[in-house]
Amino acid sequence: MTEISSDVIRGYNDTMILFLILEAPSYGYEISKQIKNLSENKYVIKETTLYSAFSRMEKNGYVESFSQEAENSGKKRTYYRITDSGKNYYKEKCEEWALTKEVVERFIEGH
Amino acid sequence: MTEISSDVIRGYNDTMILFLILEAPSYGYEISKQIKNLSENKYVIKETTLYSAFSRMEKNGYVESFSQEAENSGKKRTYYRITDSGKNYYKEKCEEWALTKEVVERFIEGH
DNA sequence: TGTCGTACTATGTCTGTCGTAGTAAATATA
DNA sequence: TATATTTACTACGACAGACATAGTACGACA
Repeated sequence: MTEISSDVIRGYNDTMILFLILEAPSYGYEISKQIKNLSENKYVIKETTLYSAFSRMEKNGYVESFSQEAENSGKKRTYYRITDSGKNYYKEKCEEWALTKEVVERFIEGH
Repeated sequence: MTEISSDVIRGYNDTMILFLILEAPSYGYEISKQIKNLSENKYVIKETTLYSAFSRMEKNGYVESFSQEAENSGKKRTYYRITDSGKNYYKEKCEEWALTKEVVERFIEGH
């Protein structure tokens, strides 16, 4: 079965991550599991890719991080919250996706 | 208006190029114009990106090059012809596109 | 006690794209 | 006829994002 290579999805890693924190903040490990589940195992983001995306997006002002202890244990996690700027960026990426889809499909057999 | 960034389309440059030589060989300058036209100016491939894609794909056996003079003038052009391996690669990319589309849309608002 | 799952950080490499620049012949324009 | 533009590339170095690899550390479980 065909697998999704990182080169074809690389433009959407940020978008996927932002989508998952639109409603509530989350953290790396959780996000990575959700991407795997939502994609039905078709795409698994690499840890280093994920964490470097977070720090890049924080630098760009799309997310903010804060440290918080897990509910049950006293273990600390780094949570990320989407900013207004991040929400705008996400929306732009959604529009760009629509455009990209339209363009790419003209070069795909059977369209 | 949103523009298509190279990061989101980067996984499909090879696919677009191969699509344009499926029926008959072509050359760099022509391909670049066709991509621009077929995409209705939404995507313009950079010259360096295009030519390096050609040489990479030749190295990988997806295309073969040959030199030929232009019909009217005596000017030489480097034409590229798709190989059987290139056709397979193109087909795989089409399947991968279907999968990618399905996955990405789960992370896009309004889907 | 040791393994597994959780939750990361650090570092260096690789690949594809891009910016810049240059070459050179053919064609269009003045 | 001189000049500008279009055509058709090549060379080179920089950069960003993804990746492999490795390591840390804590908790749960057997």
